[in-house]
Amino acid sequence: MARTTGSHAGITGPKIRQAALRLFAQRGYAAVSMRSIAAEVGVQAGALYNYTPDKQSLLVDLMRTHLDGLLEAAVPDDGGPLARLQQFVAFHIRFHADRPDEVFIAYMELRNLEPDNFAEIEALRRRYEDRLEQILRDGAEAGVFEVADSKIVTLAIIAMLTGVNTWFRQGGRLSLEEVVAQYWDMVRKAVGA
Amino acid sequence: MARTTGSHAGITGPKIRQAALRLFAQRGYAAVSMRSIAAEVGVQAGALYNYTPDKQSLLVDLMRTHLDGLLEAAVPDDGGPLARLQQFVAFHIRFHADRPDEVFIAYMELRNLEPDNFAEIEALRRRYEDRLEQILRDGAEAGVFEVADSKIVTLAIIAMLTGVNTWFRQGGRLSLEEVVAQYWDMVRKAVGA
DNA sequence: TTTGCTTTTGAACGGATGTTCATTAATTTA
DNA sequence: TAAATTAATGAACATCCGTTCAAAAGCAAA
Repeated sequence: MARTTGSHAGITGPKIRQAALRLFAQRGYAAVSMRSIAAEVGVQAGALYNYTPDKQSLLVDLMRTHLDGLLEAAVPDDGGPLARLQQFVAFHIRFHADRPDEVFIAYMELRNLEPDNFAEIEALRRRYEDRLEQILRDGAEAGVFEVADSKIVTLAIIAMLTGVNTWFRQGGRLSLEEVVAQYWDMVRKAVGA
Repeated sequence: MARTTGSHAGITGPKIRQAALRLFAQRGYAAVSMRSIAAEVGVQAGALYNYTPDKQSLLVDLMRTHLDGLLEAAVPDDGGPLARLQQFVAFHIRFHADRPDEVFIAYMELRNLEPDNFAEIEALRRRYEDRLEQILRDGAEAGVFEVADSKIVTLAIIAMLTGVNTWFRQGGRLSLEEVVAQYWDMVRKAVGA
């Protein structure tokens, strides 16, 4: 038999990306075989190649989609530096908490990218970091923040915020909004505002 | 030929752990073959099994050694909460900056551990986190720190400090001691001291 | 120099890997 | 209903995987 009843092309593509996302995040890119992705979708391994040229492209697509979404989900960049920083912190925590698998992959699987792909993905991440750094610089210039080195503070804040994903679980001791409030408190103090 | 001139048992064991450390950190546990480790050491794959029962043990040993070293490299736990916090921050950054490969493995390869090994390694990490949390609690009790939730602040600080390893390079724009000073400034402010 | 121990080789094991492709079946178009 | 298109199968490919083990070679003690 080839091709089972009720199968549709428009469905298989997304299902493959979804399965790859889950498995890459859970076991790591190198530990996931094309056959295991296919099994999750309910299809033979060969069928995957109707939707992706190879395994690496599957990984790059997932990362690019995530980072594109991150950059597009624009925070309204208005108000004073303090308001903009608060919006950034809340947005970052909420956006990342909603997409733990994507975040995990985008951070952990960089070393599995071929050089060209790595450069592309890194550039996207850099654009995101630059937004926070701009807020910090504006705030320092306006005398609202005390930040000696905006690059360091940018990386420190992002590491801190992204770290939420390593422990936060919906339905745990704290609601997401409580977490947002606590982290905003720490960030606000850390930049001396 | 079997056994090449000038080879010593006392040397091969450490060389294997060193090669595994470098390769696991660079390519990830799942992407590293026993043959590639052996090649790095200059030996055939079979010889590795004189020094480790299997690949997984090699990974667990590296993690355990790292975390044991972290817990043993005791920071003098005296002085007031503020002094102890400062010591913790400086120690964490310096210790981790000196061992980027070990740190990378200990954080990134947890999912490749079998359940028993995972529990063991997690317990060690937890003991380290508890030390910071104790400092924060003591400081809050003494009225020196403003920390609403010591668990969250602990995780936030550790994520922030460990994040240094993702970008810091010796000989870069900033010396390690400048980095320590900047992070201490942020942490001190964040806990409201 | 011979004996015995330690260390390494190199081949072999069964199985898994990413990818290709002719074949076949389901669906869509005419 | 017939023809054309799309989507999936399943076998095959060369290669790599972790691990085992008898045989060989280096070394130390007698």
